Amino acid sequence: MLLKINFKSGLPIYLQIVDQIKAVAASGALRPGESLPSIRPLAEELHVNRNTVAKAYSELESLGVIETLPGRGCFLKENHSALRKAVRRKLLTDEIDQAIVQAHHLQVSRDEFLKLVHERLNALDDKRRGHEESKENQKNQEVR
Amino acid sequence: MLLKINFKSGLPIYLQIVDQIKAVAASGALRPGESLPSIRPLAEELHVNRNTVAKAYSELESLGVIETLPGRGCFLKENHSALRKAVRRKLLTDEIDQAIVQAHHLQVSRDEFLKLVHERLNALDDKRRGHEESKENQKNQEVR
Amino acid sequence: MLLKINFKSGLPIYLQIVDQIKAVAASGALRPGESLPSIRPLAEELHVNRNTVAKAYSELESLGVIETLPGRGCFLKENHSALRKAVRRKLLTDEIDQAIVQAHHLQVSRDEFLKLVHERLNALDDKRRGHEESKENQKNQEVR
Amino acid sequence: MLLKINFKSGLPIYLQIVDQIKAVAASGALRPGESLPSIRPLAEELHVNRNTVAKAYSELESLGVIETLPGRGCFLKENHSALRKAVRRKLLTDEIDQAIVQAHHLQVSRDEFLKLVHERLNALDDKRRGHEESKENQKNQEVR
DNA sequence: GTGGTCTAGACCACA
DNA sequence: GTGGTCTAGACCACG
Repeated sequence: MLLKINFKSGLPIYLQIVDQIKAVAASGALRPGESLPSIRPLAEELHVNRNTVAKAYSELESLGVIETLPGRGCFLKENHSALRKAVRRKLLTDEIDQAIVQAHHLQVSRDEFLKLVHERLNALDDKRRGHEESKENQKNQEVR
Repeated sequence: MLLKINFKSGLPIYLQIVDQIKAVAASGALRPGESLPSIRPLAEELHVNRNTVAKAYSELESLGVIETLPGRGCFLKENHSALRKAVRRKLLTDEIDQAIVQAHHLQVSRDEFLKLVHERLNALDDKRRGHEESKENQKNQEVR
Repeated sequence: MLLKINFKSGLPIYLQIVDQIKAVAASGALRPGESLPSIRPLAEELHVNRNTVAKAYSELESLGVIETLPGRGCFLKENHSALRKAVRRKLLTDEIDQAIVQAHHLQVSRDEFLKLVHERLNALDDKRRGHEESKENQKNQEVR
Repeated sequence: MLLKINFKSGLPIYLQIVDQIKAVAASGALRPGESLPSIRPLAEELHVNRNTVAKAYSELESLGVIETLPGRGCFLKENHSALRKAVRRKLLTDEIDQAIVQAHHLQVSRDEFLKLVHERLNALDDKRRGHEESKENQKNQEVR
């Protein structure tokens, strides 16, 4: 798994890890039941303290995204996102508003903005399909 | 100027203010020499402590983006080239991607997502018009 | 309030603080509604990091012993110890067992042990009464 | 030897073992040259990992309290003066005070507390007798 | 000034 | 090797 930390963004490192792992899970690049990188090696790879990764994982666990078995490792859960519908909608609305405000600040028109949204939806969809295919290929190779 | 604070994003509030004002300045929506909202009303509008807004402005001043004239207010400084279109587009794309990933994670379908985007565009448009009207009213009151 | 930390005991510092404040509260030396020492000065007095004291206070809050009002301070709660009876009994049993095992290890006989228990009950009772009297005196002095 | 671990006390388990074995040695209940329980059964009895008991023994060895003869077991070393009576009494008093303070905090009355003390004395006596009997049985089996 | 959070290093328990 | 905890320093939001 390839994560990228921006040390200057001001967004806490542990939240950057949380967001990116949520994204990886959402995109299908990591399947339910699969194991996440262990805390210590990941911390080393990201040039970050062990505890920072641990905090990200603990946050993900309390969000119901992963499951952690002490002494064994951390694993992606099956039924994540058991949040109530209203709460989920609020979370998403906040993200959308932020993008719209950014567009407004940058003087991007409503039409340009919508065009860009469709473009990104397609781009990210393609990426997700790519992941699924590569997993299929792995499976097929193992079968042979 | 329409600013939006996300209290749960983890990004320090004063940095959210800094970023958004930088974006407004970068886009050319605010011209050099024009005045920024003063601290007390802005703090009230954003439901944030005055110290926090003051910290954002002081940060912007030390970055050379604005200039504070004690007793008179804060003004956008001269030397600010608007960002190139590609860079602005990248900033916006990042925000959009984040919203899309959140939607995936929350298992919101593409159609629901687009519906929500339109909804928010309208909602925020209304809000902005509300602001402008109230400003108009203020002006009219001052005129009397 | 006078607290004493043993840096070599192996018992986490924050728990030593928790235990001693519980003892102070239990003994009547601190009354419900009264304020505890602020985190920063207490940390300095004990030669301990601010966070260590903060962790102790946060533990005490989650135990329902104190109440913390951000920006104002920490205060002893009225109805602390709302633990279920079975849980309380278990906690106490553990403490008693520890004392009995210590007596056994030190080859103190059952009768000697019981004599010592009565002695300490009386000693600590006297101490508590002392606190209450000194508070009464304070009140009376204020009244005059 | 009867050891009791308190898993919630915050004191590291290996230190609880160290302290209690030091107490047994200090009281003279275990004589120089006598053997300590071996690691594996003790770990099982205490519901603790073998590594943890091993760490306690290794700590005791480096303190010079015991001696490990690989393949043969662990033995109490010679040079150990029993503690003076006053010191032993102080150690015990501390434990008793802690239990009394806990009782105060949990709003357990003096009579309830004393009742509980007697109850635990009997309970732990029974347990110890149980241990001794099972040892007797083992001996008898060995004799056969 | 108040309490709260993020990052980091060292140590603990366990497989 | 795994994850978890305690202590500490620096920064944040708020009154």
